[in-house]
Amino acid sequence: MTLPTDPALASALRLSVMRLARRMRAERSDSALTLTQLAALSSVERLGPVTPGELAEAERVQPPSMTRVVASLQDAGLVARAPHPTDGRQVLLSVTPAGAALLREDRRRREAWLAQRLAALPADDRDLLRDAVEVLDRLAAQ
Amino acid sequence: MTLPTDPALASALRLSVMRLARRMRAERSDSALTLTQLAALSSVERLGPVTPGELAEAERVQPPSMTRVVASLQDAGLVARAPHPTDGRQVLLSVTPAGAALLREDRRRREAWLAQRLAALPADDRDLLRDAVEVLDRLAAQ
DNA sequence: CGGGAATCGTTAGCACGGCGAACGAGTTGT
DNA sequence: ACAACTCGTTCGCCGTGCTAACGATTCCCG
Repeated sequence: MTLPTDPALASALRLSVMRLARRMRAERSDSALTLTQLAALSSVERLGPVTPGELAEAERVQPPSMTRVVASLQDAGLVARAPHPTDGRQVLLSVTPAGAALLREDRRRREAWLAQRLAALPADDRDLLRDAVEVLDRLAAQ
Repeated sequence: MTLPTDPALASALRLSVMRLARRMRAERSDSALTLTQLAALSSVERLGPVTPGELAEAERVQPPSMTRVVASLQDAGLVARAPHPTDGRQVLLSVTPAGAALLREDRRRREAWLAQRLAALPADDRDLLRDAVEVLDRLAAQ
């Protein structure tokens, strides 16, 4: 076992995740959207008509942070706002046809940096990462 | 297998890593340094006397980005600069006693957010992450 | 039914940390 | 000796987190 204790694991994992996140953020050049915008757009599609607050919670950011991201997506014509039918304070967000098309195109164009990198790994490592994704999500949850 | 194809894995891993990185960045409150500063300080210690350029390369960041981080560490008295013995353009960075003490303290104080989180996981998941760290590093490398 | 409390989203302002362009000091090569 | 290169820095930009505060709306209770 190369990393015997939990503190060492915490340290190593923290550095690895930060480094990979930074690296991925730098590889966004093939898309018009940043990773943050893309994640938000994807969540809007997945959650159906959704309020900004719910979206912020889903992405685990504070509402003001999400306000700005949503505004950029709306400016780009990728999401639309509608008034809530019964509660005048709330707003409902949904994906426009252009937004849906961009998501399809983004999913289709998957010879992206990370996918290429993954393809270069041994199959065993990919299997390992498939399982690790679940654990990482559990770490980030709550 | 819940994630059969590589594109799906790339997508899931990307989201997970970004989310966890964001989450960890928000949990830095127990330390005086940000994660970026701490990573840079750790690299200065590990690499011995090191030039800013080498340090930027090690952290996979452009030199201007590292200049600012190093300046903050120097302002905090954690790293020191010395002229290069033969090349007047270069600068050599090293950790001060205060910097080394901070690194020791930081490694000792490991009941941090991530370590607590990890301790709450089943042992199997920790073993999985130990292996995954190596793969993540390979993804971020080069 | 009316008014204070709570909720929702936004605005404003701050900090951090990436980036590229440009520049000065120093080195190297012709 | 002088042009070309290298190294680090400065400058300004952008994206993306945060908190505090605020207006609009809704809810609840007296």
